[in-house]
Amino acid sequence: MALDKQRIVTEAVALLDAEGLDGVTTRKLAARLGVQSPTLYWHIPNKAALVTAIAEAILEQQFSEPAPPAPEECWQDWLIGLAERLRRALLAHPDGARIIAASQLSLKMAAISELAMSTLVGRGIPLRQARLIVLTVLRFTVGYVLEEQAGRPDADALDGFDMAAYAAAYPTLIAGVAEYFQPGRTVDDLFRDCLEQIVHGPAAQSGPTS
Amino acid sequence: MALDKQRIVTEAVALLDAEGLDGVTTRKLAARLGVQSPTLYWHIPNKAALVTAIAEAILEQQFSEPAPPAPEECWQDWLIGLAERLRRALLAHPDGARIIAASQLSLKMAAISELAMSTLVGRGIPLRQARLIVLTVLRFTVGYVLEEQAGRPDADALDGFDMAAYAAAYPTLIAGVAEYFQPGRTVDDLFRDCLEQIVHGPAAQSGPTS
DNA sequence: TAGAGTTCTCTATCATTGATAGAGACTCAT
DNA sequence: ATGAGTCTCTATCAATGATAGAGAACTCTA
Repeated sequence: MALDKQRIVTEAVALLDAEGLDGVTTRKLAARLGVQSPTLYWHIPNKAALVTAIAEAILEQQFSEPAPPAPEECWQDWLIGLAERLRRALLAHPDGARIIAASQLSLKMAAISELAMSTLVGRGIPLRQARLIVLTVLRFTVGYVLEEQAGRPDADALDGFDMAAYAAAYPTLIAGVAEYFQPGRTVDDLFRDCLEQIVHGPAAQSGPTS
Repeated sequence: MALDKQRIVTEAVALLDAEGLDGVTTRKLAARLGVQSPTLYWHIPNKAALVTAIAEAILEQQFSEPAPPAPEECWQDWLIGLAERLRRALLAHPDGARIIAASQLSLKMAAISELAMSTLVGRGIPLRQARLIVLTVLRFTVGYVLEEQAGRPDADALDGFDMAAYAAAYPTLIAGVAEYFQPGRTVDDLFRDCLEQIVHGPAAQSGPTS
C-alpha cells in the first residue's frame, strides 16, 4: 500500500488513541506503517507538522460538514452547540486539547471561527461583539478541556499530599465541587453551564431545569 | 552556596526566561548551578515536578500577598482584575501558560480559586454560580494566554501559505481582527473586553470608553 | 578525637527520541 | 537501456531524562 501523508496521519491518530501524545514517536508510528522511521521525513517536514496534521484530523472528524448554521434556532444555543462539538472532538482522543494547543496555525480552527462569526454577524450582532463572543467561547473551550484532560497526578506527586489539609485550606472550593455534583449532574452539564454563563450572561441562572 | 530546591527553582525560572520551556533541560540547569545534572535528582523526583515547581514560582510572583479581596469595589471588576493579574503572571515568562497547563495539582491555583469563590460568596453570590463564574474566568484566562503565547509558525509551516487565499476564505475573521485593532486599542483591551463579556454578560457592550 | 552514619555530589552509563546523510531501489517516459 | 524523479533503506548524530553506584563532606555521638 502506498505510503502517503494521509495514511501517516490516520495511523498517527490510531497510535495517539492507543498510547497518548507522548506515545506518538516517529519510530512507533513507522513500525505501525511497516516502514523505517526516516521514511516519514520524506512525507512530513518534522514532528510539529505531524502534530498539526493530527489536530486537523481530529477537528475534521467532528466538523466535516460545515456545521449547518441554524434554521430558526437562536444563535446563543447554536453557538453553545458548536462549542460542545468542539469539546467532544477534543475529548474523543487522549490529549486532544494539548494537541490543538500545540498545533500551529490550524486552518480548521480558523474555519470554525469564521463560521461562528459570520453566523453571528448574519444574525445582526455587531462585528466587534461577534468577535469577542466567539473568541471567548473558543478559547474558553480549549482551556476547559485542557484542564479536563490534564493527567491526574501520579503517585510521586501525591506522595506528601494531605487531603484533609487541602479541604481545610480551600473550603469554598471543596464546597463548590461537592454542591455541584450532588444530583444526577454530569461533567457535561458543568461545561454547558459555563458556556451559558458566557453567551447568556451571568443573569441567566441555570436552575435545575428538567 | 548550598544547593536546595529553592535555588534550583529560582535558577530554572531564570533559564526559562533565557531560553523558553524547551530550553529548560536538566543539564543546562545544572550547569547554571555549577553542578552535574544527576545532582538535581537528589532534590527533585523528576522533571514534571520541576515544571510544577516553576509554575508555583511564577504564580507566587504575582500573588504573593493574598490579593486583597476588595473594599467597596464591585466583585465583577475585582474578578476581572484578578484574571488580569493571572494573565500578567503567565505573560511574564516565556511559555508561562504552557507551564501552568502542564503543571499538575497546583496549590497556588487552588488558592486563587478559593480566594475568588469565597469573595464572591461573601458578596452574596450563590455558591453554584460563584463556582461557575470563577471556573469560567480562570480556564478562559489560561486558554487565552496559551494561544496568545503560541509560538508563531516557523518558516517551514508557512512554506506553502497563501495569505491572500486565507483572507478570502475567512473574510469575517479577518474583518473582525482588522476592525478591532484600528484605534489605539491594545491586546490588553481585547482580553479585558472578553472578560467583561463573561462577568457582565453580553449585554454590557463595551463602547469606546476613553 | 575517632568513627559511624547521614547527606549530598560525583562519574559512568542507559534507553529514547527527533533528525540527517547518503546509498540504493523502484517507476516510467524517452 | 538509461536516466530522472520518487520513495525507502541503513547507519549514525546529538540531546534528553533518568538510574546505579562510588565517593566526598558534613554531623553527631562516644
